[in-house]
Amino acid sequence: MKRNKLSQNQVQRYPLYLDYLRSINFDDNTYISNREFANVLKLNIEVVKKDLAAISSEKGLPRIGRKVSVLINDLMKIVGVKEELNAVLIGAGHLGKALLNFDDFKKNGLNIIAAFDINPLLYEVDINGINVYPLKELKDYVDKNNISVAILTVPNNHAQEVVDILNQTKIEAIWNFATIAINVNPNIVVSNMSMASSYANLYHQLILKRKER
Amino acid sequence: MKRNKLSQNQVQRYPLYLDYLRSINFDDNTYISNREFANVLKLNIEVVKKDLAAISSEKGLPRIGRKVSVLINDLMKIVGVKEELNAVLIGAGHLGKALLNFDDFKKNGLNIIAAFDINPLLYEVDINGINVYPLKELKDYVDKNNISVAILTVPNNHAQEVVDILNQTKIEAIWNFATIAINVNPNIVVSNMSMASSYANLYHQLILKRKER
DNA sequence: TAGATTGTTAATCGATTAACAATC
DNA sequence: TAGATTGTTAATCGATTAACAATC
Repeated sequence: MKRNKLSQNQVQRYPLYLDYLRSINFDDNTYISNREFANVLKLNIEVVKKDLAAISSEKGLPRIGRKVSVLINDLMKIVGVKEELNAVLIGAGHLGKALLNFDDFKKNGLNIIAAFDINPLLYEVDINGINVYPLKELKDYVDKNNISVAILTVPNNHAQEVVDILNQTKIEAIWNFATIAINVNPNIVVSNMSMASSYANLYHQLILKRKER
Repeated sequence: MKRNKLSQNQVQRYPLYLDYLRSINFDDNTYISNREFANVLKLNIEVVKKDLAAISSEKGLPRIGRKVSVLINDLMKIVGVKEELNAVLIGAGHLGKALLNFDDFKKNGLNIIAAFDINPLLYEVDINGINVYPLKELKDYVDKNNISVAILTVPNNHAQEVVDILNQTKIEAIWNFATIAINVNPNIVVSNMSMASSYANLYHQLILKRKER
């Protein structure tokens, strides 16, 4: 496996390859070519070549392609399925609840073991087997339970105060669903998942398309 | 307002500027400089300059900056707040339900007026005031109700069959929450919102950070 | 006027695309 | 062997960063 560093775009494409492979039937002698990926995922074949060469443990075979079973394994490593991380979710509102019910995370190696909120009504019942605790217990919980990831699903105007707490913990990464820039310790990794940004992108493309006519 | 075309990254940053301006107090004589944005949003100042110059209806004033009230208006145009679009949501599972309850969309100009699902149990009750209809009514509904956007929150393995229906309608854009490449008519715009890709990105950064030590 | 900030032009960097050699 | 596909190197394109002129 070559170890040039991967671009963000690249990293975000790997789940697409993996999801496609998981959707097809294959056995130990099934191979797949770059071209097939390019066709089905609507990617430039050069992109596919570079993407897969960068993370494959075995070279592709000329005229044949790559062994599906090996490739799946390589992709799972990159995407994080192979290594389970413990996570907490902060903000058990509608979006937070949806994520707590989203069992796909476990399949991807992300193990949500607790949630936090300021609303006491939520402390009574668990959500999909996950308990909700008071926000003030967050710091202790993270440090004592080997938590790597915090999923941030609080309203924009409360995001920073939660981050201030997380900055005092040993958390490694924050998955930020708020549409706001947060001030995070440099040793903590942030990945943003902003609906507002995604919608802005959709809207902008739509307007361009309308102007084509 | 200059009309060079905007890059995707650029477009996705505009909601950040807007959200920041909405979070501060200002009156008609409040101005903001590129540098302030750069500091608070943790962006390179050159990026801010280009971003704002590209969409501003008035030039910024040397030594002073841009008028906040004008800038907000310009940003709202770009981000789509100024123009309401009708949307339907397909797939009223956990994620779909969360989005139906996510009132922020309306604030951003996206007006979800109906949902669709194959589960008959959902047809009885509305979700946050939005009715759920059988999937087979989707095509008719879209064409008759001036729907511009379809929000796709079905499982990966059902995404394409829904898209096949949408391809036969006058829909303008699909907001795809599935982690899978979909086959869409060329006149339909697609914006992907993949948790799997975002998580892959987070995981990858986290691993890099661990290796630094 | 001096100085801070904008706007614009140029330089750098990185990613994407194209071309071609290597290989089974 | 011929041909398809991989892997690698080179060329292009675009975005980011830097430098500087314009302006209030």
